[in-house]
Amino acid sequence: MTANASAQNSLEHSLVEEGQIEILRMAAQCFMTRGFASTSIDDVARRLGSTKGRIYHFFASKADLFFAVAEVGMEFNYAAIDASLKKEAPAIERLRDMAFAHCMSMIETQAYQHSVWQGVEIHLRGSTTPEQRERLNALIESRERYSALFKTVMEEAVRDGHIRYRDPSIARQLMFMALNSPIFWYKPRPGETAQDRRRIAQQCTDYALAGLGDPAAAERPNA
Amino acid sequence: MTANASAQNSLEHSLVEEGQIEILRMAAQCFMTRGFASTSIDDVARRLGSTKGRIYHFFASKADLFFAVAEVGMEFNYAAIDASLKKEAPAIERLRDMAFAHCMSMIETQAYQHSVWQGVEIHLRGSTTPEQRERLNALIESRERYSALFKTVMEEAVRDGHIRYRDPSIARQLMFMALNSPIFWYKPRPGETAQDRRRIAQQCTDYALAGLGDPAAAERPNA
DNA sequence: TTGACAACATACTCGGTAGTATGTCTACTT
DNA sequence: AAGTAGACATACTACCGAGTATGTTGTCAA
Repeated sequence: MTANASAQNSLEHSLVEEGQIEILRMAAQCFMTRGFASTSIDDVARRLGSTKGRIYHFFASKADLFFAVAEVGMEFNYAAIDASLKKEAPAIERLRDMAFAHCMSMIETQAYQHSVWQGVEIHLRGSTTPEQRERLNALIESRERYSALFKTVMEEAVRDGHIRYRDPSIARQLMFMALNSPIFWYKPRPGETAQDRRRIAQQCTDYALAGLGDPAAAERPNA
Repeated sequence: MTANASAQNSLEHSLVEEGQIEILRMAAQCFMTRGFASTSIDDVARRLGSTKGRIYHFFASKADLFFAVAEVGMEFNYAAIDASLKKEAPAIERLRDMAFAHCMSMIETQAYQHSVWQGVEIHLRGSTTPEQRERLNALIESRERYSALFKTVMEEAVRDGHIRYRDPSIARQLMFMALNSPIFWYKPRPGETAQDRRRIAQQCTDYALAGLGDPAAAERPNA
């Protein structure tokens, strides 16, 4: 709730208007808890304490609503890693910071990220209508550009001799899998602090980097 | 196809009869490509080249079919790690073997494992009817007993000083995430050999173990 | 004050899908 | 040869949920 308040606020200054934000937020919750296919528009409306009318007033279709959620999710991610990406520092340090920031984004905007994940899955399966196709392709593209940001930094870190791995594409899959994993198992504890979340993200990041052969990350568990 | 032929055959000697195996196999494919909620019984029937009648003759409901698929998936996993589990060897070696075997199972019975994953997800969400509830709980229990097998070996390996990590439950989540990841991104290449699959599984295993602080795994990428 | 529009709610349609009821054919028993 | 049961196919029902059409209320501009 308060965790992503700042990220949420920055959205209010963006393209999306106030009334729609609550819809997106509740839709994200529904898509996370029941999945896209099993979530009915009435479910979202119920969680909003209103009716379909409100939702269809702003969003053309269920798919439209879903993509809006997922796209906002990707915006969160780009915003999260932005500072680390631009930082003047060795690639390995930038990578660590980006990985950590990404993981924090997974935790603090979990519901949105779940929709992003589902979108990617739907794409991998290939089953969609031609209309949604374009929108979906845009989402995948966004996701791939995002992934490419990591790819660049990873390659640089490899050249610096700080990390190493066999198949680069598999290595990236594994890294993202570790960093994304909180999407699935994270559940906010009552009385949890931002520091607690940072610890979780740090452990995920260390794990992810250790797998890439970063010796510093492998040492971390001692600290 | 030929990849899991042996595992498949062992199933034929088990509880499930021949006619049902083809149904399970096609259902698993459908559940993987379209997801449980979006898969209709007619979809499965179409892939079978038959009609609903055949499916409903053996399975009481769509949920029943789904759970059958998922349960068979778990059977594959137990069978896969069995030998490594019983092996007389240091914990770290057993762990490596189990992780590798598990990962291979993810690759070679991918469709089934996708259903297992979805089952776990549905459970986390909590939305089901009381009847399916029991069946679902049984699946989760099976999955947890399976996970506990790894937990034991991991703890032993920690005592031996071969691996280390902070939060054990998070560490296990991360490990399984890495090992399970082929479920989502693996796609059999034309002309792919068993050796190719073993390489993939090995990279995942090395990544997973390196994250747990296994120095040997971290060195692997050189080989 | 009135009209016009935004922001919803209400009430409906209609297609798809789970599940059922029943028919048909074959194989095997006796 | 007849009867029976398993292994399906066919035909139907009932419901749920996406999308739509239309009504209602508040607000603001002129």
